[in-house]
Amino acid sequence: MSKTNAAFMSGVPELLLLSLLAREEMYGYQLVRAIRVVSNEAFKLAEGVVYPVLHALEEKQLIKAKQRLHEGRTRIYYALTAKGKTRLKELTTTWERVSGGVAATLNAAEVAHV
Amino acid sequence: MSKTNAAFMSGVPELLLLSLLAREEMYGYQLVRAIRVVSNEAFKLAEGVVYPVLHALEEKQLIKAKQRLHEGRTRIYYALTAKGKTRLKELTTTWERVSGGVAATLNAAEVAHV
DNA sequence: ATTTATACCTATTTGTTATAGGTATAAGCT
DNA sequence: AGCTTATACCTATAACAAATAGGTATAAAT
Repeated sequence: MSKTNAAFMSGVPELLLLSLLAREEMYGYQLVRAIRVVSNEAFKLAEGVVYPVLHALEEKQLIKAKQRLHEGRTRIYYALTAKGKTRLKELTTTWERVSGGVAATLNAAEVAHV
Repeated sequence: MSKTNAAFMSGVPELLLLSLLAREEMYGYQLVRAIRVVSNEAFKLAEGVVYPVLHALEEKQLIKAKQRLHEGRTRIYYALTAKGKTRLKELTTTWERVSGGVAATLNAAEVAHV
């Protein structure tokens, strides 16, 4: 019931970041664009969302940062740790349980309506 | 990252309640059990979750309460309003966008990994 | 010289879920 | 008669994460 109607988003930024970083290491600004593209524009997470989550993930040692220079500009690349992989599996399982449960409930409601 | 690891739940209680009440009017205690059953045990929302959401939905006039007596016991039945139906459609659409976006991202990550 | 794109960042607001209590009646058990 | 379980409702507080709205600085493009 936020103004911008951002329901169903809890845990999603974390899941998206971990799953993208499971592919290859990436930096924050790149992740912001990748999320938009890979999700088919379903998600447009602003930098103000992505960076704090990255910092939290790093603090929990789910990802690890490596600073690199690219054309005179600093980029901070993040890579998944072993701990991060475990967490990604957990989150994926939870996601499947939740989305399965919602689907089951919505279908039940639909069936009852026909 | 709550202790109980309840990710992906934002907006879910509201969606579940509205979609169950779209079937037929129900009372709080009944909804608590129905959510457990219909979701195939995916969700076990406690009464302390369900009742406050019902009150919030009522205040927003998405559902309407009718008190009834059943074997000497008071039950408060809730029914979806027209406004509630609209909200349910909105929420369902949002849910589909989010779950579709997550699926797309998870698949992309998986494909890249093979 | 100015704007746009890149690349990073934080503080604050918001509000919802979950927990942990609590009350009261009816029914079932010993 | 006394105790426990099931039914049926409730609230206060904690906890936390997402979104907004800012902000800085360099490189490239106009």
